[in-house]
Amino acid sequence: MNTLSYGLLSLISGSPCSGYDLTQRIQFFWNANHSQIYPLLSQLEEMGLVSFEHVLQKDKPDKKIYTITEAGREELRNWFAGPTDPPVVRDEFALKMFSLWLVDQEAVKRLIREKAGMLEAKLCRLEKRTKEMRLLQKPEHPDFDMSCPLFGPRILIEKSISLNRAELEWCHRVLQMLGE
Amino acid sequence: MNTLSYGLLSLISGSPCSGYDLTQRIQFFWNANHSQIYPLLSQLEEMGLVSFEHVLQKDKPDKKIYTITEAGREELRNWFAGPTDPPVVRDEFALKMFSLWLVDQEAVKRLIREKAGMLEAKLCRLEKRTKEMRLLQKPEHPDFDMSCPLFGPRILIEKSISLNRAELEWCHRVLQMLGE
DNA sequence: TGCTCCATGTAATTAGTTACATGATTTA
DNA sequence: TAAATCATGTAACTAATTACATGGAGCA
Repeated sequence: MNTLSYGLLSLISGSPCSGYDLTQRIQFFWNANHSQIYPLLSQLEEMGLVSFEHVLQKDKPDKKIYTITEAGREELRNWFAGPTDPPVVRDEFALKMFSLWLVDQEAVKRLIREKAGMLEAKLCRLEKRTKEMRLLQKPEHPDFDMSCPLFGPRILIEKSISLNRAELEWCHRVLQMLGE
Repeated sequence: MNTLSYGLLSLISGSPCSGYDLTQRIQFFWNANHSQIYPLLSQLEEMGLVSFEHVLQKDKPDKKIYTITEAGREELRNWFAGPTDPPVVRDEFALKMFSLWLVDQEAVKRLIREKAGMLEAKLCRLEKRTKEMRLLQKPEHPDFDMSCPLFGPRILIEKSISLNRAELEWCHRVLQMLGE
């Protein structure tokens, strides 16, 4: 079983969802296409780590809702305690930084401004998500209650916001160096 | 030609280097193994974007030093002006966050402390690199001179330092929530 | 009329990892 | 004496991307 399989299990553990839901939600932390996810879900089901229920919809295609089993929870606990691979990054923007000195200043500014724009857009989406989460938050669970399935997603979003802000500030610093 | 090929070209543009050097230097921004890099370098050479020189060494294996050609620089300028793919991330640590609520608090603390340790070690390496770069910096190039081949690498390291610090602060905040 | 969203699946291709292969020198 | 560093390459395998395939609803 590969890391993506554990990741899918992990997302399902928080709330039952369809393959389509997973493709949307996992992309922030693990780039994966639906063509990879659907076969893995079938495997997880064959292994008895998840079970699914056909949900018939009118006006929309039918879907399968996957739920974690007790065997799946046990598998997750083992994975959690095991070693964690360092994050894999492939960043074209970073690679472009090495040829800065070959291109004119305007092209560099365009690149950084475009990056800053992306980061701003992402920050907006993240702050929107934060607000949505506050509404979902039940009053019986305090902010620091780890046993709530929303605790993980919440601190992950906070992490993304911090990192995106730091990166945006860096963009502004660089643009200033280039006389903006 | 794929993104990694452009990345290799980009690194070579700053200073001529061997395949081995590239495997060491590119890993911070683009995960790649030597088994991927050596064949791509041969391709770049066949296409006339780089040229190489055999360097015989005593006490060490011989090596090939690759240098960018004018055609290579032209190729880089085109790549630079074109669209930039968003960074690809595959982060096992982030995936583990979704199953926090299933495991005991001690296991969570272990995971976050381990992450914090990794970040601290990386920050040390980055700050060491910053010092090394200051020594390489020639006095005729001011800090904000983009036409110096070291400008790109320098601002990239500054970016990494900012992001790693933000992530480390996040770890401390989470550990505090968990009563550290 | 064409596009996006919803929803699932498979096939073909490309990219990436792990393993195999060699070998001298230095460090723990 | 075992492991790490330097240095390059290929082969086998696994993972990931792109393309193929279907189809109704809602929007511009």
